[in-house]
Amino acid sequence: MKPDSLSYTVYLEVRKKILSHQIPSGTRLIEGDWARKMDVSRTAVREALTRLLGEHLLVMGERGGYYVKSITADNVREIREIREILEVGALRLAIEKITDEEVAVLEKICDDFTNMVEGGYLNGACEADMKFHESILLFSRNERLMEAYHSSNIPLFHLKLEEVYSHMDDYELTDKEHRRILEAIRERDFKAGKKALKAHLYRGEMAALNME
Amino acid sequence: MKPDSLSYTVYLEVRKKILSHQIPSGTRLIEGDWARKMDVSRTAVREALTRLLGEHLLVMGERGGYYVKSITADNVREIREIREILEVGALRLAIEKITDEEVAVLEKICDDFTNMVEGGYLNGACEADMKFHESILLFSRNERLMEAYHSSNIPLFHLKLEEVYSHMDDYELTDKEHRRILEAIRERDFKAGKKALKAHLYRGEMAALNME
DNA sequence: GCACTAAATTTTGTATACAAAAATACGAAT
DNA sequence: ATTCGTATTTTTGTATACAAAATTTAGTGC
Repeated sequence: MKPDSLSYTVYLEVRKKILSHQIPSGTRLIEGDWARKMDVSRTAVREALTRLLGEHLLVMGERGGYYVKSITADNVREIREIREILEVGALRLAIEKITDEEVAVLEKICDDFTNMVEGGYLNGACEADMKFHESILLFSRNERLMEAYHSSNIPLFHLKLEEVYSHMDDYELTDKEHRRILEAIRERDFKAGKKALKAHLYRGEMAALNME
Repeated sequence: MKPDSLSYTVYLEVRKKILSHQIPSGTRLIEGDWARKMDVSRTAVREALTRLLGEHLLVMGERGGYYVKSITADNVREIREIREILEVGALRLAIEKITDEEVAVLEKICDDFTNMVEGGYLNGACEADMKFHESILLFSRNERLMEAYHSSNIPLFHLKLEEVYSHMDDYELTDKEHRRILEAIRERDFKAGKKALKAHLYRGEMAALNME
């Protein structure tokens, strides 16, 4: 599946739509429909869907058919658990390995978040939020850890939080918490960072659960 | 990809061969060759390979082509890092949630390991070794955590350890270490379990590195 | 109205065809 | 012998065809 292939185009498109909840979870994806919609052969669509199956974004129905994996209330717990495990793990590694330039990158992301919230760019702020967490993974310098993070549908869960940011309070809290984590990283203080990160994730789960 | 489909058959076959190192890492998989070998159409093979791509067992070459993901020396570090993160995380959850029956299952696996080593069934012992670790993941009751474990190619790395078990000492050490972890679980003592598990994994990495 | 069956339709699984791209083999020129 | 270019073969990406399976629709008797 080369980056310039039709299958890859379809793969990216469907993936994006799933991750951004433009396709509701539980939806059945009809190969033919997507082939028509994207004007490619069913073969190309099938290949894209099969890959997404491998990435656990889709599941097979009992009697065949691709369905968007649905998120149950139980999954919120699962995702918080694994998210904490992976992010705290990444934090430990990142604190060992991070350079001053990279700390500056994190700070920049925090600033971007602040500015976008002030400017009313809430989707942008949400992106900066995700980026903050993904950057910590990146700075842990462990390819597999990043893969695990992505293939755990964490980004999916994260985007759902858009809906959570109902009050301006939430944005301000997020901002404060990110900066607390950042400071711990700057000081190479794993214990403080772990504490701040866990509190941050815990609040996120609570916010997500309250709105179900 | 229904369980009775040809694609699924091919998927299972290729997957098994990769995980058991019957196909060396870095090998290019030619669609047509597998189609002939398994007597199915190239379409079915392609579908199987695409799924394995999604599962990160295969990667694409620069100019197309499916290759078995190779394990570099650097990966050994990466895998040990993520393995520790995931297994320690799973251990914490498992200790919270495990039932007495499940503790008994773990004990049975330890006994099986002992018996197979004594009987000279070294491959079987290796399987029991894997099973011990996977069971802890299972008892953590987090589907995504298990998925992350599997999609990090940890089982692949693990099987490579077959080669490591050169001396009978290694088996005895493994046995002792497993039982130490088991005891900690039985006592619901996370700190002791974590310590034993980390030591166990660390020794595993050392053994793996020595033989490169 | 409801349960059940049969027919019609949709959807999937698989094979095949073929052009484009990549890899390989071969030979000439230096 | 090495490098280059060209011809040949292999391999891939995509479309299409078609039978099998699943789903929907329609009709029937109750």
